[in-house]
Amino acid sequence: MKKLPRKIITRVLLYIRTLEGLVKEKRFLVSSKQLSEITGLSDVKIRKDISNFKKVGKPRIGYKTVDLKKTLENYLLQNNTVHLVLFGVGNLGSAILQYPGFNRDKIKFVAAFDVSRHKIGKKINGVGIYPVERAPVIIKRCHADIGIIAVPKEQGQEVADYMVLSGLHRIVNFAPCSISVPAKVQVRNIDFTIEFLSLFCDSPK
Amino acid sequence: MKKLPRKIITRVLLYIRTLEGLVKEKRFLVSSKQLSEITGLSDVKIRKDISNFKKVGKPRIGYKTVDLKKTLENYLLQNNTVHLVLFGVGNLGSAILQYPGFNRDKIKFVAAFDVSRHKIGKKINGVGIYPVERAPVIIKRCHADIGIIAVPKEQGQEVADYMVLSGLHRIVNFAPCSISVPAKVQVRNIDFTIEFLSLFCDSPK
DNA sequence: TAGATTGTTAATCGATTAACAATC
DNA sequence: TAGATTGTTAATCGATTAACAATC
Repeated sequence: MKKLPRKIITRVLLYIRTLEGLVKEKRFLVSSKQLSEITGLSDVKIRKDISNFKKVGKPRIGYKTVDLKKTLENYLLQNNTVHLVLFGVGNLGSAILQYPGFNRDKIKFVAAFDVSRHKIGKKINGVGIYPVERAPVIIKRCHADIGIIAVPKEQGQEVADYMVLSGLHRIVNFAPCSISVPAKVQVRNIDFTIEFLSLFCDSPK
Repeated sequence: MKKLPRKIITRVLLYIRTLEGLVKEKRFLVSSKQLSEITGLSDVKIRKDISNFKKVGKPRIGYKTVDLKKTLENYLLQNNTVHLVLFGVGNLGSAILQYPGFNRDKIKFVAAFDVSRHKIGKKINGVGIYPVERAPVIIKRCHADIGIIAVPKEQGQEVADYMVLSGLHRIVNFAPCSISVPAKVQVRNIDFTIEFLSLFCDSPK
């Protein structure tokens, strides 16, 4: 099956999250129309996205929530567990370690790194905090997939370089700075300020 | 001037953030090529985005950092200050209140709301924490522009309803749940789990 | 002047939506 | 059967990129 663009992947993950909720409510069936009402996306788009996978819906009936969830998860996540490491255990870093996302069994923080003597050796939400120097070894040993930057922006580039050196090639950057990395490394930037301002500018009074 | 799509607005905010850094370093000039190297976006795209505003570059020379920053800010933010309110002062909420973004003078948290007796009355980063019941009055009095949801997902919809009722029509939702709001209300959802997983799925091993 | 860089128009590419046949 | 809903093809829309003239 062909590789899907990130945009579609992101929506499919939203469907999975939604289905998880519906399954928990013991809903057995759902139509693309109903998914559309919940998610705010158009029903055609939802059907189109889903049709990238095997035929799983029944005309007139809709989709079985459990089956659809399983189909989407199988394709996207297979049997993988995603291993995360965090750099920077400040306010935001701590919050990320405690974020109550869905699919908890598919995602696992394997370590957090910081420079502060007071934090090293402690645990947050079961995740150990280690000195930054131990990152390369721990990242390799635990097969970490994604590194998260939650350090002050002044250290953003330095930490990014260190992450790449340690073997990571996927980075989520919460520091409000641009980081430059080799082409093979994928970066997703999340700047809260830009999120707030763009929402404001997009719909002015 | 025509209204710009959100995608372009978001990039322009990134240019502003970048220019802020360059100005701080006392860089007077910058070319679209150089901005491209910093931001990772193509230089043509950058020039096209900038050309939505008045002509401000000089062929062969590039852009004056100070002038370009001012031009972009004037168009996007004018003289506005964006007033934010936060719902939910847990780990993530606290971190958001302390997020060190750019353009500090253009963004201001006017209040935070929580239900916990222990938190109400305190301040975080200078922002007072109030009981949720006071939200409608405070939101009106302070002309809050954007409401941020940082409560547990079980309360997401309830809080969203209350925000709309209180007069907010722009919401940034950090809770991992879908919220349904009237059409006039703009919502931006940020689900960390989806961000992590989409990066993983987009570039599998 | 020559050459680098901006700004813009035209071409391409990808994503969304419209239309509709298939089907339960 | 009739009607609702899926899955798909074709049409539209918007965003990116290519090409290039303008200009300092």
